[in-house]
Amino acid sequence: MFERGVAGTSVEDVQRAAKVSASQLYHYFKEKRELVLAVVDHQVASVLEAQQPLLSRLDSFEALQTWCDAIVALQDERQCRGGCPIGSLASELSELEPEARTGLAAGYMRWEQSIRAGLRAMRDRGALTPAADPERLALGMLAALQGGLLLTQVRRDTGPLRAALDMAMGHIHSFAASGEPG
Amino acid sequence: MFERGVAGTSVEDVQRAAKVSASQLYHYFKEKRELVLAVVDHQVASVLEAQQPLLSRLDSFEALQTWCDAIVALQDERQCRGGCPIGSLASELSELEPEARTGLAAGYMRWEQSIRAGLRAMRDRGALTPAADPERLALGMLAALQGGLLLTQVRRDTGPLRAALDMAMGHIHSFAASGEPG
DNA sequence: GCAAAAATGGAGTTGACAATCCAGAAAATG
DNA sequence: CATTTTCTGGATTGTCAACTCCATTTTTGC
Repeated sequence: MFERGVAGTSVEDVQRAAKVSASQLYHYFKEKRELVLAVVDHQVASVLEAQQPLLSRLDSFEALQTWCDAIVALQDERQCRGGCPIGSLASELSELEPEARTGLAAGYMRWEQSIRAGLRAMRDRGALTPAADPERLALGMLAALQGGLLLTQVRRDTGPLRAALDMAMGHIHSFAASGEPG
Repeated sequence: MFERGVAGTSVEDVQRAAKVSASQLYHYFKEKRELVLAVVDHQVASVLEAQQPLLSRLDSFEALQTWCDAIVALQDERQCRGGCPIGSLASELSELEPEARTGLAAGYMRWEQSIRAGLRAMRDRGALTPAADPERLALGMLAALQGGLLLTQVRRDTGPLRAALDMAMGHIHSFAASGEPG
């Protein structure tokens, strides 16, 4: 569903890939819609888990930069094919499946809060000015990431992603406390 | 197709909406794929045209801010339903229809160049530091816009869009020449 | 005006896909 | 061990959507 879209993936395709019969699938999932909701949950969990090691420690400029670099490197490996698994689902399902939309919103919320936690730690530690708003900074970073991934997917070039992430990093840097680096 | 997605819109739906018969549609478009490509071109042209008045004069901080505010106001009117018409198509079609992808990439390119032209004018005029890179700034702004629209669509709240656009504005501001305001 | 070409309406064909059904196998329960 | 419940395979059904066909109308070129 990530590769061909939700609408472009038939239940039969899923059967083949999972090597199960129709009755089995429909035993565990009432209808395709339910299967899709499970895919949403799975992708959210999967993306957050994969990023967990870096995401849970975004409490320094260095860690943030390492995280950004890892994302760019990943898209490079993939030759810029496919954007963000969550973003793709979000775009396809938001207006079509209310339940999927809320699930994806919750996923983004968790993602944002991971980033926010790191930024708050930096602010509390004094690395960031008290004026820095962790929520808005995290939202900006996440938006830059999502938009950068989309443009990068369309252009088949990591340039936009790098520009967007650098911008977000620069923005956070602009709240760096003068005395304390890192 | 903007409301229900490309896959969720049948040729019959288009027939009804356009009040034409099947043979007529298939006379002008060989297959649904061709119709979709026409929709891509149309949406790109439509979005750029709608923004033309503001977009063609993005050569001051004030103009940029007015443009951003207009975008937020528009999403507000729409109650955050539906993201960017170009972005939605991009996400759905990029991996599925190579020709659509290139068309969308070209559309983004034109969009970015409009922004870039304004920024370059600002730099040439001395409002921005010579160090400001109009291309990267424009890319960052566009990514923030796209990501902000996506998050806003999923959350049904303009907060993320505002955070993203404010971030991009702040980033451009950080290249403001010290003497010259605006 | 008239023939050729383009455009149109609408029924019809085909294929794909979501969802069902039932018969049989395995597991759980007592 | 018997019986009830859960699970599984595979064929089937019904619907819907992409696309085709052909008869008829309108437009074009001379």
